[in-house]
Amino acid sequence: MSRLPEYLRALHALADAGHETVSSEGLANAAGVNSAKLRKDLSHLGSYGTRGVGYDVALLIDQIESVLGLTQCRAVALVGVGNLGHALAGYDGFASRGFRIAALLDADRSRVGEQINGLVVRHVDELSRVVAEESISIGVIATPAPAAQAVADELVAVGVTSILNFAPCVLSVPDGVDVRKVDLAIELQILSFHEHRKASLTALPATGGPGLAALPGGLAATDTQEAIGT
Amino acid sequence: MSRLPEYLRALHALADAGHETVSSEGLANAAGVNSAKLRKDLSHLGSYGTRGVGYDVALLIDQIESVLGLTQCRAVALVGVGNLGHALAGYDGFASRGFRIAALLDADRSRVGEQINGLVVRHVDELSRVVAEESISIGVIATPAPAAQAVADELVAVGVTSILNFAPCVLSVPDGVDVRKVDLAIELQILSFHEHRKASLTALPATGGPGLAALPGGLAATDTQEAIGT
DNA sequence: AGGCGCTTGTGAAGAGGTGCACAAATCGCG
DNA sequence: CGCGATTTGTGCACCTCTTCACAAGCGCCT
Ligand SMILES: NC(=O)c1ccc[n+]([C@@H]2O[C@H](COP(=O)([O-])OP(=O)(O)OC[C@H]3O[C@@H](n4cnc5c(N)ncnc54)[C@H](O)[C@@H]3O)[C@@H](O)[C@H]2O)c1
Ligand SMILES: NC(=O)c1ccc[n+]([C@@H]2O[C@H](COP(=O)([O-])OP(=O)(O)OC[C@H]3O[C@@H](n4cnc5c(N)ncnc54)[C@H](O)[C@@H]3O)[C@@H](O)[C@H]2O)c1
Repeated sequence: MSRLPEYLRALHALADAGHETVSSEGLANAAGVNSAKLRKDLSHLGSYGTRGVGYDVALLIDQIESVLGLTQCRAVALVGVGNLGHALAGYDGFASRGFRIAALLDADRSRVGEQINGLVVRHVDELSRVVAEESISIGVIATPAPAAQAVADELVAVGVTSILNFAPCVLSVPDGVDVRKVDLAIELQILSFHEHRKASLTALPATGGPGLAALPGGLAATDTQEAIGT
Repeated sequence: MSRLPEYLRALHALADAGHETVSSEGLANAAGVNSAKLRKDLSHLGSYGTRGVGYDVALLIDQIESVLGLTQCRAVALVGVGNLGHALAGYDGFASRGFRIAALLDADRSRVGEQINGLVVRHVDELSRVVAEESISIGVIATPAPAAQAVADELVAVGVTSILNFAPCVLSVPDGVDVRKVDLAIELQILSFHEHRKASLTALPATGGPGLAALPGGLAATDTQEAIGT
């Protein structure tokens, strides 16, 4: 489930706050989900709660980290050390979440050799060697969109089977390779859609615009993420 | 639907490539979705295709932009001009997607006054004035997690009803305010989960680990995003 | 030791998304 | 003008995910 990482983050926060155990209700609040959904999720990985008490925070953290394969740090290769790549490379919050940026790669030779956060930028030609040396298991693409597919192909060719893509384009990869995409413009556009919907609802309860604003079919807000009330 | 922005991006790419019309199959391929799903999505906003021909690219772009409320540029305020904030502020790809970063705000007075991409960083105390001056409709939070809730409260207080949150925490907001979260560590952890699953499947067809790797319930890959084959 | 309150785990119902398959519609061409 | 090729729009079945509601289990207090 894609909610496990969210639970994990909430559990770490609870552990830091000194909680030994947590009820499904408490953890659900901290993670922003329904408590029944959370219990069902946790039951899928083998039910480690105690009725009447709740879940042992430390034990549950171990459980989830084991399921997610975070028992040891995973090495990540970052391809494209530009605007966004610099921010990612300079971010120190990945280590506590189980990841280590182990390599920085770029095609621009004028960037090669630059040091960021103690890591030196290497040329993308060295990808194969770097992946082997550092046991890279995940590749992050932060290049412009036109280069993203080529970079993905190279990553796949050297054996990387998980890719996080920041370029606004769809990647074609063979079966067995997982790709996740982060497109900030899409997130903004979804918010814009909600803004637009809210504006036309408050301003025009009946169809009042030039005919296009009010949708006939309904088109309710059917996104993945949701906001919870106060 | 949250897929509309993806369609829009694919349509712009097709328009740049000179296509006048596109079939549902072609657009579905470019957007990485099923063609039936795409047709059903488009039919929800009023069916503007011609049978036997396909969809008019320019018309469909106008349609989707109208639905998303992108007919005019939306002004965005970015709060927290640190590591990540700099990358976002320096990114010029938002303008072509319908957004304009109209304000940079930070609590650190030593950052106030700094210029990025022609924009001056202002103190977060000026949030109220800036939001009114620039007709801000969306707020982006790129502060550390402990400050995110306070910033969100301030944004809501000055009338912002859509928030994009990069801090790894859940935000509580009143009803009517939309929040979307981007957590890169969560994306990496989902990839890690798939890596872990692939590894245990290839190495141990039957239960062979210390009992925790192989999940009893099944726990198939049930994420939002998916990879398509070549 | 027994009862009581609290919490988990889960069955079942409901809702919504997905994809197939096909009828309806349009264009181009003879 | 008529026909075939092509593509849209959609009814329908399937399936997953979500949520409610409640029995079973556990600890604590008396
Ligand atoms: N900067 C942001 O805030 C932001 C926001 C949303 C999306 N994005 C996307 O992220 C990607 C990167 O954005 P950016 O602002 O960092 O761009 P950028 O131009 O600053 O950096 C791109 C880097 O990739 C390198 N590169 C180009 N081709 C390469 C190749 N074939 N192999 C390896 N490296 C290569 C370039 O040398 C450059 O250093 C883009 O696709 C952009 O659309 C960025
Ligand atoms: N940098 C990354 O690549 C990256 C990756 C994933 C997540 N994040 C998250 O993004 C957020 C920002 O990361 P960063 O690396 O830019 O951190 P950063 O420390 O470099 O920048 C944070 C900025 O926010 C400002 N700030 C702090 N409190 C504020 C307040 N109350 N109001 C306004 N501004 C305030 C600080 O002055 C600073 O300039 C963090 O929550 C981080 O976890 C960053």
